Amino acid sequence: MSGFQSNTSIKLLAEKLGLSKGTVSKALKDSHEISAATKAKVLAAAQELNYIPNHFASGLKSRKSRTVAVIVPEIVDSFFSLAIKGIEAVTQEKGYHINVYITNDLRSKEEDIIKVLSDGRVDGVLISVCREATDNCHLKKLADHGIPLVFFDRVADDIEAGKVVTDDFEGGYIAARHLAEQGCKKIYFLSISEGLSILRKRMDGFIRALHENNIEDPTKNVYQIPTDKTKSEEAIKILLSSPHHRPDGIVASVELLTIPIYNACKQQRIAIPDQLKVVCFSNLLYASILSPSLSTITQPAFEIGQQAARLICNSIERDTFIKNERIICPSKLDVRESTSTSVLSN
Amino acid sequence: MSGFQSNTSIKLLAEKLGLSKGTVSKALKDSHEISAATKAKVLAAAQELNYIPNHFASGLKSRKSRTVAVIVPEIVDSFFSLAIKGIEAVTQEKGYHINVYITNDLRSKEEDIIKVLSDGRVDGVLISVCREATDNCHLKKLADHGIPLVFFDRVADDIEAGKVVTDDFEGGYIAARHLAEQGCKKIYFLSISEGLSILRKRMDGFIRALHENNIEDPTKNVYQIPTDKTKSEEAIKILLSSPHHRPDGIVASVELLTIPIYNACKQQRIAIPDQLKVVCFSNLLYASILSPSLSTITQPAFEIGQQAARLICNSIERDTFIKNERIICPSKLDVRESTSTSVLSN
DNA sequence: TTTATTTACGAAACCGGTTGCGTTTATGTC
DNA sequence: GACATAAACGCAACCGGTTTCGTAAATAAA
Repeated sequence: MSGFQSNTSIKLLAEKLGLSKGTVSKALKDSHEISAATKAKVLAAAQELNYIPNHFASGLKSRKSRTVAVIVPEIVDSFFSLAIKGIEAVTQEKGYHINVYITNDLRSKEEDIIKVLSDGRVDGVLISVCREATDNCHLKKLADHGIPLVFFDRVADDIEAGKVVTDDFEGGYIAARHLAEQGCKKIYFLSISEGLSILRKRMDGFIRALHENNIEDPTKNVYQIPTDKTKSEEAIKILLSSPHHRPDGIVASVELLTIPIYNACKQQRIAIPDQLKVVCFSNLLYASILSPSLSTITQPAFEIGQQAARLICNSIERDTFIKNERIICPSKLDVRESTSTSVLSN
Repeated sequence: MSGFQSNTSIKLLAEKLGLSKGTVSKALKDSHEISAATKAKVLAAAQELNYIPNHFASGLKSRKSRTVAVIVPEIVDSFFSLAIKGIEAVTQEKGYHINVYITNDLRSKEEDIIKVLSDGRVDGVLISVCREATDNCHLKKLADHGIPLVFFDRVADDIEAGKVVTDDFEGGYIAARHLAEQGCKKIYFLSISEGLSILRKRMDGFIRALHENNIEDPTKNVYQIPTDKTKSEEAIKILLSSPHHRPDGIVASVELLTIPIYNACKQQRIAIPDQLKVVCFSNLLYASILSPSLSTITQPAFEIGQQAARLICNSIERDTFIKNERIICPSKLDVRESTSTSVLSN
């Protein structure tokens, strides 16, 4: 198989047509210095022989790959898969390709991935950073190689780049206020990381809402939950079974916490929403058919992906770095059974 | 920004070291014709100047990109996102990259994508084909360009390539038999395409099980449901409200049908599992916290992705085509509330 | 008709790494 | 000391497009 190559090169076209490589190349690019007659001949031959310009050869000179890297902590997740779908929709339309990388929220993998992206393989990088907070110097190095960077959702605040996020403070605020309005008195915020800026912002919004509802020292109501499947359920059970701190409302800062919360309640025989109201930052399609259906702060994940893709493509095409452009796509509260004051039949 | 390039080339290294390009190149590849002393110097300089070999230049000669294309109909889907995660886990470990493309189940997009993959950008293609059944000649062309192909899950039977699937016949059979064992008499199979071979096989298994349970002409129990959100719900409602054909058991051939089925039942006030038992081909993480929790035929999606990735990487590295290797990863039935004879408290 | 200008194309360098071959110097053999 | 061999490196072609520059022919202007 190795010897078999049906790939027609410019050289081959030139020989068949009795022209030089340069002339054929220019004709294919519709250069003004080639006559219409020659162009027609070249086009016809290219069509017939199914000529496809070699990606490496064109990239070598142009230094463009028409490819962007997409780095995410996870892909089996409504938010991230929707965001990637949004990114892909835009890039496909613009004739770009995407390289997808999954970090599994491991900083070491993120670094490894970034490291190999400086070989010219990608023209830009879209990233949602992993949980562990650090200096982010691996990301700064991208700039040294002239590779534009756009964060989506999980941004690194200390780096100058494009950022596409949702109004996280507002989301946290609205979620907590909603619970308060539904009569909750002991509202807790479940986080999975102190380092992730979007979670801090959601938490800040949460705290603000609690302040406004005259709850003293709301920071005590913030809990860090491990992300490990069994550990997270364990941690939530402990919270739910605490004698006099037992919450009657929970704001879950990430979708991942939904299953452990539901499982913990099931096992502890805590009725949602009667004994505990739950609202979750989530894009879950299935939120509406959970039992009870889940109230969510729904992020515009697809749009975030689209905006991030547009931003990076523009940066690449204009060949200009992004100073600190920030696009904010508002989230919205979808009220469902899990936060209702009486169980709805609907 | 354009002028700024910190990228160190072999030429630069050669100049700094007073060596020729060739010598530096050979030293970096640990060639036997270079002395240990020189190799050490070159390595040190490369390290210091952060030399990264240019992707285009190396690809131009080697004709290898260490990249595979992954083409899926959808990504906001438990099966496909898990499969991609499996693929990525393997490729990342082996030092490969993946280009992800989403067809939205549109044949035209699939063709467009395949077309541009012949430029050397990818060394191989992993694909789960779209619903519309056709001649698949666009896929055959890949072979002409020497690009190996591996199908996962949704295969094209008429093409000789690697195939990684689950035991679809068995899955359909087990699902239907399970419903029969739970006392269902009018069991229906909901499909979304007649062209997709995996759905035909699931259907065949379904029919076999019904035959064994002495149901006459089981093909009448197969329904094609549109995939459009509102239309699918409409179609299911019609099925559920038919006077004397009203089903008491449903095998849903794809995850996508879960929400419309649950919604239709909710609206028609049909109780699952008391009046209707439902089992779905699905990898949904949230199956266990649906109301009622959903019995599923669970595919080993992550493993399917891994196997497919291994197959294509081997094919690339051995530089040999895949005749018709077929890997079958067995699915399993996860029994939950939606097919139980009495609602469980658990 | 002569000169200036445009048109249309060829020749060759270039992008950056790879590789076969030639050449020099050192080492080994008789 | 003459010659064969090997070790270590330089040179240049090559991969397949792109692009600059040069030039011959055709056309226009003088």
